[in-house]
Amino acid sequence: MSGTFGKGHHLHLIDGSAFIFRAYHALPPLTRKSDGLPIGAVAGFCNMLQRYVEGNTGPDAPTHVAVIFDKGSHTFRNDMYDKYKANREAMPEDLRPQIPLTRTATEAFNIACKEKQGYEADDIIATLAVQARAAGGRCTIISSDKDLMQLVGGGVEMLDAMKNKSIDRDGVFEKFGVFPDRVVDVQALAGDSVDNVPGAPGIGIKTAALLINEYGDLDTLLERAGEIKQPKRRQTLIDHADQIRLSRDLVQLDENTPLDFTLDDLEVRDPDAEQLLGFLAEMEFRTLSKRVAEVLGKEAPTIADAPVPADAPAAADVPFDADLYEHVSDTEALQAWIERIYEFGYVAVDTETTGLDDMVAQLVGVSLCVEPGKACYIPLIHKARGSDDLFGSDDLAEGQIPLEEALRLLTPMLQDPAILKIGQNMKYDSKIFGQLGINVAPIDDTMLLSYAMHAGLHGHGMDTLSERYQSHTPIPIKPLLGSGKSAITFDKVPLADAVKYAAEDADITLRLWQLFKPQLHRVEVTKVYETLERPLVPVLAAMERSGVKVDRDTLSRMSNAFAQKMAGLEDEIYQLAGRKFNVGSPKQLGEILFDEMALEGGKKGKTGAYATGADVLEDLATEHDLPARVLDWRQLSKLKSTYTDALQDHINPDTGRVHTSYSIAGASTGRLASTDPNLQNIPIRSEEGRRIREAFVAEPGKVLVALDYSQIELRILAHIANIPELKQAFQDGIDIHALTASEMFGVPLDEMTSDVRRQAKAINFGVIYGISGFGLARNLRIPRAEAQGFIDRYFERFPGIRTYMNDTKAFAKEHGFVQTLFGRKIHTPEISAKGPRAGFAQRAAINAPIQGTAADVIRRAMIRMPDAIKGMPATMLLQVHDELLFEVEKGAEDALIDAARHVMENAADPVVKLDVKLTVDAGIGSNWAEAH
DNA sequence: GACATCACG
DNA sequence: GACGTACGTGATGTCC
Repeated sequence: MSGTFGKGHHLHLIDGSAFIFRAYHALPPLTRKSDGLPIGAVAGFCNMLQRYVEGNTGPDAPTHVAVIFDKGSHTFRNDMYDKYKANREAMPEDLRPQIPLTRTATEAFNIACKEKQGYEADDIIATLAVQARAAGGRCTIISSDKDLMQLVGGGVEMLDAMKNKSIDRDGVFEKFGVFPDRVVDVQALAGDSVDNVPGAPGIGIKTAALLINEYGDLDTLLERAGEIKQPKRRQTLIDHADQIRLSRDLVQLDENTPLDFTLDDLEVRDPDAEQLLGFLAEMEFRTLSKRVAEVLGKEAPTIADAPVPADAPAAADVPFDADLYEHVSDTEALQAWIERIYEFGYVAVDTETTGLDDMVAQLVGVSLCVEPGKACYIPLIHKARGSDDLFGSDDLAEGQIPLEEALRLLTPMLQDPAILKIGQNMKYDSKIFGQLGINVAPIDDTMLLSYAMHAGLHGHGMDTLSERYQSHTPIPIKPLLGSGKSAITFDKVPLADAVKYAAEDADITLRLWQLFKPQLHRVEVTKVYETLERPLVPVLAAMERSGVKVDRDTLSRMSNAFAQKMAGLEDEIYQLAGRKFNVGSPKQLGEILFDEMALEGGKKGKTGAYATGADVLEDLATEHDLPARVLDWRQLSKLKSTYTDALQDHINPDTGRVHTSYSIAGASTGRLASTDPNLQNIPIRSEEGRRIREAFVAEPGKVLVALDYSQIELRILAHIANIPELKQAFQDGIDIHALTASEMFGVPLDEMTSDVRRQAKAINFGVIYGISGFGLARNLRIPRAEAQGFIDRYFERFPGIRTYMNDTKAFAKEHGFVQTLFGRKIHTPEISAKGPRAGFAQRAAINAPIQGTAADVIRRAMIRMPDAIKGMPATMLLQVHDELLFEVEKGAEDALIDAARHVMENAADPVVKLDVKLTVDAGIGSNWAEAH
């Protein structure tokens, strides 16, 4: 049938996004065999289209059809209400590159494929449905989206393709309690949590329908709201009238979307066999190709097992060949690369810079890779090697695109939400780009993929991963840069060498991604990666960039004071020893103490030297003055060298602040680690050390706020091991160590002595660490038998703890890993080892779920924090395992504490329901010592 | 670069 | 019965 659309015509409108999401969730994360491209959603999408086409026979078959897609995340509704769809979860990364392919698939089926920037698919569907109805034809909307139900009636109906159930006016009434013309009114009142449409608080669909049916329509209802009998309902409608009207505007579909095509353009067309089969072959869909070929009466295309051309071996076997890497030296070549990136939807990116400190390093060049073996390097500011090299030539080497020009071309791609940027340790690269005002997003990180899957098995640096998973040793950087005084920066590396080294990194990264990404699902750590690793990258990058202000004068004064005291102590020590020696040398000290002075208790370690650790010296201190002086000296030496001196060198000259770097994949348990400098071990336990925190200050007009979880690991233990007494104590806010002591020793809480409490505290911590009689004895300095007696009594009183320990060990032995409550896996490869290593592994296995769950909790809090404090004059600066430090303008500290505490205390929700509440203590001060 | 020591949670 | 032992980190200084 042809001619102008009208009576007798039947239009089908397919909700493309619904198809895609159904396909994505219905199928496992399939990848294309030849190159690992994620392809599951496209496969499902094509299957659904094929089943749809096959089902379209008989008198009711459509004469016109189109698949309608959403385009762009920002629509006119966002202008009306900035929170519209604000709580939508981000699109999964392996789905993103598949979106353009679903368009291609639709076209391959020769079905019209329509979308419009700034409009939702629903609006286009509404517009077309209304046009079809006006022309006297029929329209079937293939979707189950309730937002589309307002369109039903007068020849328009909906079809749920999965359930093969059509929905007419009566069906809509069943769902909403009103007919289609009043659906919008009901939705306006009921709201929609999925799309974040506010509606009227406390009113659901049932109540909404009741009200609308009683008053006729929404406007009448709102006008006459005062007549409603139920006081609460009446007040809600009066108070929220504006919000309800806004909600109606949000759910009302735009039936006048400007379109550059007509219904007649949507006429059903037969598929072009060659085009369709070609596409399916390209996607490597074997079964579907066969079926489609059969239906079309054609020969199925052959899809080889190694479908790449004969001159290029299968992806997994592409050898590394640094000679094949491309040196991109002009804009045409760069443009070509960017076009290729857009074809693929993803790219492996690596930056080369002048140094390891991303706060000061300058971008030197960028490497890219989209297919194994095919990578390029774009040098940007490499220096020429001239005769005046000695004096440091500033001339740029030949064969480079001007920096600004290259960035102008690269930036849109780097920021394009449709292009996935893959890196190894992307925090570094995104900070480098961030310096230049480029926000790299979205990202994937091979280091974090490995961490999510392999924590505890091995490190996650690129060299380790490449050797382990590609049997390839990356080109080492050392020979290029040299070492020591003669070391050069990467911009001085000759271009030919630079291309090989830099491009290879991108090549390796891409291959690792293609290997790891599909495994993520199989190992069941997608959630861990997507919710605990990937989103943390920008949060940490921001914290690192913020840094914390450290007052140099304070540190410097303390350094001098420490130096004086140390000199005094050294004199005393030499006197007591009878001669001069290097106090900082444990070896020399041991000889003095145990050989020359012949003190008791000298024990040699495995290297043959006497042990002179603090515990040894403390024991000796009762017999002699020298060990006590050495202990004092050591404390000062530590404070001076590690803190008051070293910290000054870490003050960034541009910002006047100290910028640590967090390793996300360092600790196997999920904890972060802080380096260069380590700001997670700033002294606090000793009074003298604690004063170092006075040098960590807020800017004038601001204060520091510290929030820390109270006893988070013991709370998690109480939950995981299911100890009713401990859970109750936490719920009641009782001192947990006193409670433990009371339970164990039968001392009533109000008669508790500090010594008994101290012992119980040591036991509580011991449990978290995988307690042993020996360890507890040493910690409490009591006989081993007595310590063992404590432990026995503890297990007797809290038998759940022993069960937890035994179950955890058994789980680790069976599976080779243990898990946190959030699903993070920590591998325990040595759990079945022989000898002392087994003991280590067992205790680590017992500790990991507890420490790791606590780490997961604060990660979740950190990830949610930027949104929670948005608009406040506050910055999150540091994380110290169970503490977050903020800098906030004076006057806003209470608001910040409220918001941040709420996020922290509820960070486990909604994934894990803890039996024990989490509580957070807060402190405010002009410096970190005061704030804590 | 290994080892001992000690700062933190 | 002996062996070894609290869990997780990073930075520093000595010594080879």
